[in-house]
Amino acid sequence: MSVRVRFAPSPTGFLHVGGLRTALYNYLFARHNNGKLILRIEDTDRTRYVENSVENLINSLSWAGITFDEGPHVGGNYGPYFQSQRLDIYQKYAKELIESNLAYYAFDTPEELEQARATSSYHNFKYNRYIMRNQFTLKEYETKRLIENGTQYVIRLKVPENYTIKFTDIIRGEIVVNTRDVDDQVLLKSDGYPTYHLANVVDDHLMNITHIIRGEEWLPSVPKHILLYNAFGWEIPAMAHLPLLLNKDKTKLSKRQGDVAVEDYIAKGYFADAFVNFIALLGWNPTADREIYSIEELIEKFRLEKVNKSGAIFDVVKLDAINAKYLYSKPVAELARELQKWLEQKGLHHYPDEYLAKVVQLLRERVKRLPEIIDFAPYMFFPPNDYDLKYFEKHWKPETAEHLQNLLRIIKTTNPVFAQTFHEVVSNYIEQHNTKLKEIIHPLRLAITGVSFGAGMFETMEVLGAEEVAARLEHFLQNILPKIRINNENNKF
RNA sequence: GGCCCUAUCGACUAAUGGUUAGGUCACCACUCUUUCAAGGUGGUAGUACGGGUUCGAAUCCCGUUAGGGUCACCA
Repeated sequence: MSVRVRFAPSPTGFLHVGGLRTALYNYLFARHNNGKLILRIEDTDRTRYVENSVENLINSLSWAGITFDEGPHVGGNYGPYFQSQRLDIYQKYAKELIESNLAYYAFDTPEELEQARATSSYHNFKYNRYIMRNQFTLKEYETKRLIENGTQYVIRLKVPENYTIKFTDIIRGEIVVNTRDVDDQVLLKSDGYPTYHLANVVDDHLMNITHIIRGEEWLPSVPKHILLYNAFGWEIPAMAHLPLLLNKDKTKLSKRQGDVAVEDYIAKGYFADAFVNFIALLGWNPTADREIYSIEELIEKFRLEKVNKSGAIFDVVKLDAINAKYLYSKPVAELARELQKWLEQKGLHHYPDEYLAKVVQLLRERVKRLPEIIDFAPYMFFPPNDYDLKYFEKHWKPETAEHLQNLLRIIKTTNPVFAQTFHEVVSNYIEQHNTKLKEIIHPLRLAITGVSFGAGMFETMEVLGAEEVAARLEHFLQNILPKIRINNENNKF
């Protein structure tokens, strides 16, 4: 039988990075086995539905390169792929369960349930079918009449009272649970919608899902699902419960401690392939001798049995390191085009591709993310507004202004083009004037970039061009320097 | 609290009974140097604890501890 797996998010917001990891492992497993990957939208809670979230989900997934063989956006033979469009199916199966005496009607109101919870020991509530209002405590004609009168009801699973359930998880091995710890789960809600448990089991069966790969938080409800499969007489798919993604303090990854939406990382300028690479390594490792893997390699090497059992901390530092490696190895032309988009987002326009390519080449090894270049070296895109005063104090000497003045004149007349020619100009100058490179290069950097850090100074000058370099030097000497001097007289300098 | 899951350097992980417990990120030092990085070289650092089983245990079993998940007409 060919492999069919699914990613089944609920449309309650944005794609969580944990969700992306689940989707990714499903994707890797499907592709590795030449199987199919299905997207199914579990929108059975009308109160939590968020507008546009399906679109968002699909956007984030496709950004990551995760493609589906079936789903609401691509079609398929097992649709509809929105659970909200399959209500009649779930209702039919719920009724079937009632008829075979494996489920029952219950008429308790939310208030009654709340009260029952309040009176039972706080954390230990379990639905007691012999006390509450349902088919066990009502006469048959009473049940009938309540339904005929249109009284709201739910359908609950009749869980056997003392029965041991065993199942095997591909990642965790055999797990044993006694049904005395399993609640009579609501299968069909009073609004006619199914709960996750019913819809999930029914759809996984109807859609021929062979392997269920999902987060560990579902592990405790597997016994309910086993009971359902058995009740229907269906074959149980293979199951793999993935370890959770964690915060730094080892709690379940949450909004409070950082970004959890995939789109946050898109907005920060992480590369899709780098992000996927990083996410894939949270809970699994193909060879352990390195950290950079192409998606093809991930697909080729993926083994569900090799997935770890314990949760993995989502560490942005590692993400940054991986992203930086991708940044360093991607074609410069491609990066230049992308940088253009980031600049435009900030209202900066009209930089030739060749110019941006040079900027990228010069600065990419100094940052972790592509758009970070703009913040790291704004002077590549417009003249500096501020000048680092500490840097000035450290390197400025009484004779410095004269040196820069002279160099400005030389640059204007010789018009150097390459880093090497800029270098020669300065070298010749320091030789003639009996000074040192150090004495010149830092003031030059300050006047041209305003800051104390950056790429090689001569390379930077090459990219900016002699004309721009001269203009900045001139501006600094004429307009900025006098102000700094006035300010410093009060201080001591 | 009940039930379930988990436990290797700070982090991600490798080693599925025999290794000086390996790699990557981070960190530290040195180097390179024109600042900041990157690179190169080296280094610190781990099998939670206690019992078993075994010639031999990170690995198998039991217990303890710690962490997590879950206990809705949410998914």
